[in-house]
Amino acid sequence: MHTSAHPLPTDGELEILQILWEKGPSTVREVNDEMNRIRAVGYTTTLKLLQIMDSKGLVSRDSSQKIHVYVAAFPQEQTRKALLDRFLETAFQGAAGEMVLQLLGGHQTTQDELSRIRELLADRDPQNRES
Amino acid sequence: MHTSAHPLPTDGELEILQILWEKGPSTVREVNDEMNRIRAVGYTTTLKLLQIMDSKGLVSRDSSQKIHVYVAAFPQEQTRKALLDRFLETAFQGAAGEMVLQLLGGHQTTQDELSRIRELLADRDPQNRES
DNA sequence: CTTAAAATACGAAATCATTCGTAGATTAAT
DNA sequence: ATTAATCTACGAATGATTTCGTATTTTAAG
Repeated sequence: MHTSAHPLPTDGELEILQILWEKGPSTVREVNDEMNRIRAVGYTTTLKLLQIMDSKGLVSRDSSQKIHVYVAAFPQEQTRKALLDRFLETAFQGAAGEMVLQLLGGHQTTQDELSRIRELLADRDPQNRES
Repeated sequence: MHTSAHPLPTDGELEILQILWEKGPSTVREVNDEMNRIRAVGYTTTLKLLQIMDSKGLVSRDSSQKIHVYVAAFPQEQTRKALLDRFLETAFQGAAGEMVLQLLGGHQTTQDELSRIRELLADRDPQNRES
């Protein structure tokens, strides 16, 4: 039952989405087993959350069979971007550059990511930049 | 009353911290007035939140006078970093580089921030440093 | 001194997110 | 065909956050 427009997932919902993104379409049992590799969660807890997520439109499910199969309704990147935008506003008041500095200053990045970052920066070089 | 070790601020608490960081030591009245420039909030709501924040150790207050004066207990950068670390884990599963790409891809950064970012990147990979 | 204004303290409602127990239905096994 | 296992549905308890009303205290005004 998809009522309103999809809201952002809560932390608990996001945990489940991570699993669905990684494993693809999954049953409650599969999601719950995966959850329990990280922490103890009751089966009906996972079920309830998936049902709520379905009602919010965060996942869709195939209920044509007895055992329902759930799928993330939105791709990981889109959801991450939406979460990031909100966080950027609330915690950094929109100062994206500050956030990047904080990240690069305190965290590792892969070689591949570094190259891609440099590409983006090159595109922003003051000389070729139209403001 | 400072009981446990300081937790991360909630969203509501963060809103107040932003004001304290910007305006410096402030009374409840001042904080509440500032809040109301953004949205309608009752005076006692702001008061209560500040009291809770004091009990959590997120702010300290001078209660030697009748009118208490509140101050953020931790600097903005430190709090931002802590919030960022948590968000990085929950939303990006620790992939800092992915997050940077997402940020640079979709948001403006100031010229000064861009330069500082380039510096960090150059330090990160000496081979790529421009002479 | 009495009253009004303004501040703090605190209880508690409202909302949301998370968790689980129980009930009922369906399938599989003996 | 009973029984056991497994699934979905759903009510409800719990805890955290946010909000505000009321009571009380303190200061300032008349």
